[in-house]
Amino acid sequence: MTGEDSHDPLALRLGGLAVAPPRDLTGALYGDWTRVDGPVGELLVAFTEVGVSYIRTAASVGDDDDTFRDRFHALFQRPLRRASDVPAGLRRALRGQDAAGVAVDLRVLTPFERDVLTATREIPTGQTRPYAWVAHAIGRPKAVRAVGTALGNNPVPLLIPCHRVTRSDGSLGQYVFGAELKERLLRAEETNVDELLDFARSRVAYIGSDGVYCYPTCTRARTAADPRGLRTLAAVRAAGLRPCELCTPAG
DNA sequence: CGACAAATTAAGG
DNA sequence: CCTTAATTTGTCG
Repeated sequence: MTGEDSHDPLALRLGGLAVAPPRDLTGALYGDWTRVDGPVGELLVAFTEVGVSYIRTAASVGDDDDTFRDRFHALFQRPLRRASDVPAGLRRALRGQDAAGVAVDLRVLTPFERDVLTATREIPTGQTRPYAWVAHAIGRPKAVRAVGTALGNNPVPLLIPCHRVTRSDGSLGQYVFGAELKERLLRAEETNVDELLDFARSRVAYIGSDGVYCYPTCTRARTAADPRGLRTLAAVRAAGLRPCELCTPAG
């Protein structure tokens, strides 16, 4: 109908990418979708020949299949057909295991958004990082607010764990599906949410269980091994701990 | 191209 | 503790 019009935004974005050709024509025209149980209720999941491309909670689409399809279509410009199977490894990934093994289709995103999500994907299950950490990880330490915007756009929440990105002061921050769900997700994967919230209250810098992590606002720090002891950054160094790159930017 | 919104942050009252 | 300016990116007119 419209032919190969070069003004199609999807076509433009595809233009610069070397993507393996689809196995068949229908695969290129349709996306597949299915329902699957997640850690916090039912999810609707869409995927293409490239990978998982769109995930919403049933609650967020009013438990309505058509709403889900409409949103998908607005983003990907193709209709959805019901799939018989869930993509391999997805159930495990949603439980926080081997999520990296599941392919995702992020082609409709901008390079910046892809960078943000790729970095976010590295955050291990049970841990969190601040928005400022993600910004630093992608080489744009000042793009902190933009990181939040990009995460809010995450088409595949849970699979790419944007719920593990919190504010630098330890408070949990916002979430696509609401702050409440963010907290429930974190608790479900055994993150020490109380410790984070306590940190937010105390306004004292924190070094996480990996031993090297703290927050940019800090002038003092404490460690997981010695959670009550406050130290200056100099004392942290003297104790043989590496101050985080947020406190002391690399270079 | 200009204006505005956004899942932040840090500084100042 | 609360308010505000700074900053970066994406989107829309």
